Amino acid sequence: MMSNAPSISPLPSAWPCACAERRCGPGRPRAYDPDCALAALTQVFREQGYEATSVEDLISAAGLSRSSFYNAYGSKRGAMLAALQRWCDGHRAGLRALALPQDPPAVRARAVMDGHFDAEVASTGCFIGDAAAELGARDADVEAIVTNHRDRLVEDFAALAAPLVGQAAAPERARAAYALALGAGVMRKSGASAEAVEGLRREARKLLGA
Amino acid sequence: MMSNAPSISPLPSAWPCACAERRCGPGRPRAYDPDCALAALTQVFREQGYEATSVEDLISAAGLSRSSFYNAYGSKRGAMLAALQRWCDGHRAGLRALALPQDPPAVRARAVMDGHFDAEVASTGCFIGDAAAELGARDADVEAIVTNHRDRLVEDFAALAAPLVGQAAAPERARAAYALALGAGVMRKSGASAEAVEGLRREARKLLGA
DNA sequence: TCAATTCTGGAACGAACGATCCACAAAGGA
DNA sequence: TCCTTTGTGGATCGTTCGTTCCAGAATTGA
Repeated sequence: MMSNAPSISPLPSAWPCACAERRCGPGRPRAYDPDCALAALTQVFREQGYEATSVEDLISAAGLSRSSFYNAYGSKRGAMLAALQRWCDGHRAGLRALALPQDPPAVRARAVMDGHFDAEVASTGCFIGDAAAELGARDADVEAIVTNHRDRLVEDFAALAAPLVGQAAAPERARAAYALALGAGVMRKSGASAEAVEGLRREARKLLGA
Repeated sequence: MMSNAPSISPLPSAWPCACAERRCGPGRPRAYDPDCALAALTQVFREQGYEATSVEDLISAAGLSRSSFYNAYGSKRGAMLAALQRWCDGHRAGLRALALPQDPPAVRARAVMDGHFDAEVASTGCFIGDAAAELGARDADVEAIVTNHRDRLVEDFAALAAPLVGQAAAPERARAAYALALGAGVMRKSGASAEAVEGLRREARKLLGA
């Protein structure tokens, strides 16, 4: 089962971290781990949404100074875009890892759909879905990230569903499963019961033929 | 086909409006139509979301003075709650009018599902869905309105689907159709094509057996 | 005509917002 | 050592936020 948090360094680690850090050129070294900081920013945006989050919230959660924050992201909006992009990449990488080549098609489709569903109905809600609802119509860059992420995921779903529901029906079924999971995330965030969500998961699986 | 706007006084009308206005007690009469004003507030909230909308936006769109606004709604949040409640009532009333008693079950289910879907994928997005995504987890009153609206709609859908998919399967199918339409609204708002949305509509109908 | 009541227009409030700026700290290269 | 470069801490900027307040306008009942 996919964890609620993005699969890339979900927890802040001690700094300096294990990974080899570039130690070239002159200049004072950063006092923070860029990826851990972005993970912290992501969490705040997920919990509060974009507009309701202040820069103060962000820098205190990530342990950054104002200067470091603006030096790294340029603006609050820049931080949001970076967080969104990072989350999309991590989410898709996590799903790819769930599709084991040796498994039969139905098992693979089910594993991936379940993983996606878990992320959508996580306690903090679906980052992409919430961002799309709040900013999708007003920010072209957000829309581009969201659209690209969705299109690629739907393609993956369709490829998994093709051997199960037929090549012709797969794209529409894949899109429907994606929409269903998206709606489930919104419902979960606004009070739907866990049992109701599990029923939605069953229907999403059925749409993919898994 | 259901219009994009709520079915109750979607357009601002001249004031004083045709309806008989209470003319009792002393005091200066209102200079605005309360329902037209609330309709204007609703539109602004739908277009911009809650946090991104300022009180200045609201009063200029509705033609209210600050005093009248705070006198009527108490706060920005109060206006949001009033707008949400009004929209829910109007939406359900509109859907009820689409279910003609003389039509066979499949036609009625299809008409209602189509009407609901139209509202969800309207150009301004789904008011309830966006509110749930933005505020559902942070505002108990918003969550109550959203949850109540959703539960009642799902009940209606289940009643329509029962003769088509069986009494046992109807509730889960109804919930899935609701979630699918909700996701379709988010997708539409963030760049999904009209053809993709029509595919989702077909799948939503199928879930209800219509 | 004159209180009593209700609503309006607009100024003003303190707080919070996103963003900028600058002096200083910490590193490498010469 | 000293210059260059990069990052940090914190004060501060002007703006916008949601909200309050009050003098005056508009109405009813006496």
